[in-house]
Amino acid sequence: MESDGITLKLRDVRAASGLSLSRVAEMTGVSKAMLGQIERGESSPTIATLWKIAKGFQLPLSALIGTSALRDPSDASVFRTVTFPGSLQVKIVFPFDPVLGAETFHVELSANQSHNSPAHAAGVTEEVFVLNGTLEVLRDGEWVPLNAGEGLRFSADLPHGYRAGAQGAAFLNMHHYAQPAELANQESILP
Amino acid sequence: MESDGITLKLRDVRAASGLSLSRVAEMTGVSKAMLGQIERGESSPTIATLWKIAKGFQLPLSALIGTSALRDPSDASVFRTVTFPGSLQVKIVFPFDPVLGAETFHVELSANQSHNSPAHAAGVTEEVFVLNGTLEVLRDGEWVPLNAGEGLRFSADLPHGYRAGAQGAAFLNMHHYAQPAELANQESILP
DNA sequence: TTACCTTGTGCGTTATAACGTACATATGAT
DNA sequence: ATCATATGTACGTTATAACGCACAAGGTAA
Repeated sequence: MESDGITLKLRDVRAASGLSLSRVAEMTGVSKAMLGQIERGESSPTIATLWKIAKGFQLPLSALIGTSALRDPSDASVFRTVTFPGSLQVKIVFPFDPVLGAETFHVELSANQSHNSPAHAAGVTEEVFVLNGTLEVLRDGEWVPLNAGEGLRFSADLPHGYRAGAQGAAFLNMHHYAQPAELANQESILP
Repeated sequence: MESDGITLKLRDVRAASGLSLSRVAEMTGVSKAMLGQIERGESSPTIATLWKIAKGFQLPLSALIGTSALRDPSDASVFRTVTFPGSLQVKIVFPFDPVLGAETFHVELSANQSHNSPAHAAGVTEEVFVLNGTLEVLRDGEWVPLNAGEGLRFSADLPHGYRAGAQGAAFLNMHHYAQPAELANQESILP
């Protein structure tokens, strides 16, 4: 009933598409009676039916939910520079651990500098966390902009790349390798 | 009943906060029985109750909905960090991923603030990377000092703790879990 | 040990989401 | 005008979300 703060955009979406309730009922598998009640706020749908609706429209769930707020600035931190000659400045933060299947690097790019990486082995996942500056990550063929304090996780089995903004960028780069199950229960190599 | 494939991250969020079902029930107004059923997928919540939960955690709704991110085309899985309150300031940088068995938090401690953590489950490894300030980490009964740009990796199945220096501290905190095989193959939610 | 508290889960009841069908109005065609 | 088809809403039933309470397992203290 009273869904207090939630604004559902179903009515807008449907109006934009110009489809009738009956038609939407067909393509979503949700009864038109329910669709009507949801539209006029008489019923609060479960996420399951909300998902059916989104799927029917081939929209992400967020397109139906009144997206409340995007999130905040995270202040950048000052990192003590570790100078390193080469095209990139790379420092190993956490060495590769076979039990975890993970390693972490600290990478610095100067202003407008870019770096491309070929596809890694399947099952490799990368995470990027921007420490300061602005960074763009090439993922799935498109450049995703990131600010300090923001992170991006993506599958690394496609070609990908990084390029810094006008004031350069520093970021952490985590690599996760798929863990063969038989490796999972060795004991840790940690101190 | 069948909540088909929707993955809700309530369990992860609650685990990250370290709160009990009863406690979450208090701060959200949702009965702990229902919270439990939602966590183990026995019930598909309405968006109204999902909203109550998100509001209780002071999180955006998207933080609870299974970021269908697994190859949803339009969804660039850029994780804006989401904060939730408590004794310390914690933001989710990379949400828990059952395939990786890893999650990353951004933690801030005010000046001289400390935080102790009980032993986690065996097989959990933590990594700490100091963004700014000075931090001491209690590991194996001794306090290890860390400066900005330094990292520490340790096994979390012993009691451990953090305390900031005079000017406070901010750090990334990665958790690596040993991978239970049954978590790895949840079905896709996509058509 | 005996209490005592807290954890999470199971059970029975109530509230309501979701369904199918029927209804009322609207538009268009004959 | 009547008929026909489509719109969205109202009704009655079923499935299930959500509740409060009670229970069993684990931990702590006296």
